[in-house]
Amino acid sequence: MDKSSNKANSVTVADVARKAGVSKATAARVLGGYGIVSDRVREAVTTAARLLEYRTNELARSMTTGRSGSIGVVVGDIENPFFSLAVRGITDIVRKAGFTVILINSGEDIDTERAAVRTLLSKRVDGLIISPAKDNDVEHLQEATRSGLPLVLLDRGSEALDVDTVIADDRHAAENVTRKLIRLGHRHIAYVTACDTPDHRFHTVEDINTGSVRRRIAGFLGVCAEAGLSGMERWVRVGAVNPEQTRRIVTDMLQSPQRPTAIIASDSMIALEIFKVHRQLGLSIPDDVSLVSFHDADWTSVTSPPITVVRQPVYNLGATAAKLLVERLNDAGQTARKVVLRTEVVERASIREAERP
Amino acid sequence: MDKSSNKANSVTVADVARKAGVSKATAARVLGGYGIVSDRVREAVTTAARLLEYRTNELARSMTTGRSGSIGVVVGDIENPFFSLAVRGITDIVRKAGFTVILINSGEDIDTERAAVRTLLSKRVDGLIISPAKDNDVEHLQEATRSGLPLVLLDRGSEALDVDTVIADDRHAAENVTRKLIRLGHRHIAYVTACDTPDHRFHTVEDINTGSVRRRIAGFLGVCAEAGLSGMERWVRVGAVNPEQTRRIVTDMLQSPQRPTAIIASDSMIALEIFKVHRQLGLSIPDDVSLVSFHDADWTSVTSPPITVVRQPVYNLGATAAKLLVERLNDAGQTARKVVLRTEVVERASIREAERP
DNA sequence: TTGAAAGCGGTACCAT
DNA sequence: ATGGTACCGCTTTCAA
Repeated sequence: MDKSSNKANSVTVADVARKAGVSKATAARVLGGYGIVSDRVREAVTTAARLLEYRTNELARSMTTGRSGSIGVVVGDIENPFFSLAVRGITDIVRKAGFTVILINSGEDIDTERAAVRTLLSKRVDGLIISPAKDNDVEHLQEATRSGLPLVLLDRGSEALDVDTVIADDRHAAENVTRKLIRLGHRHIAYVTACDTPDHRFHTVEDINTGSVRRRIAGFLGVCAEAGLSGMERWVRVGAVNPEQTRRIVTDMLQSPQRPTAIIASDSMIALEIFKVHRQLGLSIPDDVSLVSFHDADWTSVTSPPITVVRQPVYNLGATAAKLLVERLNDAGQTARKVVLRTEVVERASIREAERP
Repeated sequence: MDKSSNKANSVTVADVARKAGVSKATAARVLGGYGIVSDRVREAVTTAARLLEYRTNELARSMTTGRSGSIGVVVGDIENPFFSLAVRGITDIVRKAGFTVILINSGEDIDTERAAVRTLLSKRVDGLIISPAKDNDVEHLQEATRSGLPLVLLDRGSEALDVDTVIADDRHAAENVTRKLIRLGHRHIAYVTACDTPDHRFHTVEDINTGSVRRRIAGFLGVCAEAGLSGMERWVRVGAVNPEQTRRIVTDMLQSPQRPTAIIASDSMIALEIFKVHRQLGLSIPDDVSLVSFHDADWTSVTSPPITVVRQPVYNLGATAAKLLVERLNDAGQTARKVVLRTEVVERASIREAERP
């Protein structure tokens, strides 16, 4: 029961003060770097601290200052290169500002996300960066902001939440690639996303609760309608939550009598599986099916053919979110800022004209 | 609306106690889930807490219990798919055990790593999982363990540190692929790693301070010597720390009069750049140069040709490290365990026989 | 410039 | 079973 050998080791300001022959308050002043202290005392305390191997107990400090020096980050899945890159952006910026990051994966599960926020609130983080799983289910986030905690939404906004938000111009990007595909003669264009619906089928854009993806699908559907293509909803496939599901969905789709001539993948992990399924089925990209993917994952340029992608400023998405948060930490009271970062279509060789029937 | 919607939503046990009409100690018992309380009181306190939106201040709790409920994780670069997958393994396990993860990137820089450990110690993390940048420079780690903090080494061991360690059988893997290459007639085999040396050139295996990589190079060199190949040290290239450097190194190497007929890439990011450089230079894999890579990144199977790789149990590496840590948290005093996880060579199509001169 | 003492929000020991 | 209260380690008045 007594494995508190680490506790025994903890040297406190009182210890340092005693050794330096000053009061606790004075020692605390130099150790904490605040208040006014004479040089002589400062040196005495400093050396005493070094000798004793004193180390500030940030927990105790946080108790009194009310600031924990850490910010909470909740993402869908750190394993997804999109998020790992965004998190890199966050940690880089945030560390420069003197904060640490508590990272939690939500697995895109709303209950896990709620629990994560609760945990983070209990840990008294100074701020929150979240990529919300569902933008219509944000009461836990509202509760967080209501208690005065700075919150920045990453990659996915929410109309219900008037907070700092950093997203990419997903709709615009989707419109771009859809237009391109239609111009090439494609009429059967599928959109595959990890977002899921209760019955695993897509009905309307309102079914999609992930902001970024909803905007993309809206763009896709919008351009289709503009071009006189109707009922394109049936080409939207949801629930590609993992490689296995993705394979199943894509395989089914490609083997059905009505198969798409072009596919838009909502992220690079999906594009990868699409690629694999094609090879397995003996289908050629782009001869049989054209492929465009969101997220310019580093490997997309080395496949055969290299994949045409929507390049999102992923690192910057994270870095910007972090910047907004740090700014707000230094100066609350500004109005919520919504930053939309530009995307860019990188044309490679995975799309071509559809064969005219 | 009411006063509780203040900036700091700090409802304390005292507040709850007052509202429930019990003492602070009693309220604390039910709120903290310890001690014995009557059902009537429990309910009173619970509802009072709900009404007041009480939320435990984990900081305060940590102060008295001495446990923070969070563990520190220091990796080279979360952007590297190897680490992001390992971190996923860590977070999954650790969360189940009720801990959160504070993540810090070292950028493989020893000073940053030191600072990270210092920060983590100040935050009073309950344990540490670290992928040390240099295994001969571990005083900061020693200091951590000396103060009784459980530490688990991830992917890279250190003889100087008698602590729980989880690594892959890198040497064995390197021996395997080297043997395979030699059997195919290769005599000029290059090994490219991100690890760097002061003069950016490789002299002896002792120059390499990253345990996993040193073991691999030792295996590589050992098998070469066994096969009668000497002076293979000149084929080891260090300092491929980022895509740009990697391109430079690989381009130089491939354009030199003595160019390798086979290359072993120390991670998937390096393999990717090697792939790109070959295409740019008009060289064919495997006709001109054979390629083997460590880390079975998901995309390595879809390139043309698909890449032969050493599959490491990356997720498991992280998950196992986390398990060891959690076990030790529950029961210190065991002796240090060294776990070596099996790797496997996945044969694909990026290597072939060397042309006999 | 320095010191004494009152918190911060819990936990835990000791009474009752 | 419940209450009173002394801490935990640091910051922060308020006096001296």
